[in-house]
Amino acid sequence: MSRASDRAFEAIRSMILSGELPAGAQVVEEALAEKCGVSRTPVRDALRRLESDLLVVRTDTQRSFVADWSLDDVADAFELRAILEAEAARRAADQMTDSALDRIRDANRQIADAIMKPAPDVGGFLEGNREFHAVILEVAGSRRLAALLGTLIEQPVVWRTAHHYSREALYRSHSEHDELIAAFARRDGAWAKSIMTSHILRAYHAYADAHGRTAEFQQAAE
Amino acid sequence: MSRASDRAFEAIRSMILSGELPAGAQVVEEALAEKCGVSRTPVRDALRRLESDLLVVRTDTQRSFVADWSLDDVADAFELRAILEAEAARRAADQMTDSALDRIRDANRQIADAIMKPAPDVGGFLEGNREFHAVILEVAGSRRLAALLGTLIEQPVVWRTAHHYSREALYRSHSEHDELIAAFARRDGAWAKSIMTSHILRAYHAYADAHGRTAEFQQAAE
DNA sequence: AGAGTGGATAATGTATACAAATAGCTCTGG
DNA sequence: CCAGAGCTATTTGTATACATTATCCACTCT
Repeated sequence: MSRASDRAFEAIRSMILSGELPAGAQVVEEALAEKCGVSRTPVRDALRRLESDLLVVRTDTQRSFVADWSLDDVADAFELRAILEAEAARRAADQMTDSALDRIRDANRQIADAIMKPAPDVGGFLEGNREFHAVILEVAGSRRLAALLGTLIEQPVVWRTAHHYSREALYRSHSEHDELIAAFARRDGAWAKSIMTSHILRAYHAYADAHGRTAEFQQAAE
Repeated sequence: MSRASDRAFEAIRSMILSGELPAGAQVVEEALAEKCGVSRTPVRDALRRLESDLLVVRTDTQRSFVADWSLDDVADAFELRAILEAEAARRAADQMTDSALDRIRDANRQIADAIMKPAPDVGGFLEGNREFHAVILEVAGSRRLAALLGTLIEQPVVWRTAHHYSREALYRSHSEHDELIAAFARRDGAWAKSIMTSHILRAYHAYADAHGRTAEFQQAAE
């Protein structure tokens, strides 16, 4: 898909992520088309993709709504992500190459740099983090696993999580990456898998601590 | 998506499954549209879905081809399926209800009936098997897990496998289902998970035994 | 007054025409 | 005979108009 379709996808996605399209709101093809400056055709395309990412849900009668992410949903996504990323880490450890290991180290160095700035550079952290996990997935070498994980990561939640991390939490994440690197260097799949599981689940609890009470509070307020 | 789009999806899918569209063949929207008796619009829709199921792959320049399933690919799909179905079984065991348990038992009874006929009723077996796993997934209660598994099951390979099962292999599958039922009846998630893992991996090896040599042979012949 | 029906309204599904991009071929120059 | 440039034909992307389907509201009939 080229220009218009991709633009629509990104635009709608960011509207959802930013909250401009709130959870539960109906998404209407024509309205989005106008807002994105394209016709309905690419918008339909984009909606299908967003739907397969579960950012948008459709009723049995084909109307689309912004998915609402309850805390349970988020927990579910993190749990599944933990399972699949752990599998990716296990496979990656078994097939790790020296050059890939270097790239992983570089990514974690970038993360360290981002953290150590006077004001932590969250954008740099996220980019390094993305690269770190991407290389692992690449070394794992399964299109299918990559496709499955694609629908679980970069969700609204994940996107927002890091912005609420304290410097300490960012640093803990970096340390866990270092442990992963050690496991990869030794080609120890079981170790890598275990660390990755912990890494993702810890990230979930960091999210839950920051957002869980908020979510409960919001529910109670309704 | 309604009639035309679904029809196109099913039609193209079955062309791929049946081999009418061989692995590696280019799929052209207009040709399919004509063959399905619909316009390109619903065909495009269908291709997107098939692509997300990895039955169709696209080049960087947006042309689509029938994915080719090497034995490694198949092994990969089965492995991932084993991981996710095992997770589903674990969750289902923890939340099992008596009525769902009855439905699972019914499904396995249907399987038994299909096997015991003079000539094994493969269609009945497949239907019972589908229902068996569907109820488990339903009880597991995760849209997301269901979505992930949706792209892994009912692949060409899975579809064809049962047709090569001996009566003995069919019976073994049925027995494993009985063990799963026992684990569900005791709400033992760890047990259910373990059985399910074995169940799927055994199915893979049954497939590999039947098709692996063939695939090797075909490669050698080329 | 309440339930059900009918029609108006709004949203999605489909077809078709046209635009853009790509691949494959031919023809030329070395 | 090979390499490369340019053209043609094929294929996909986008826009738009129309068809179909669902929702909502008002109105009627009991």
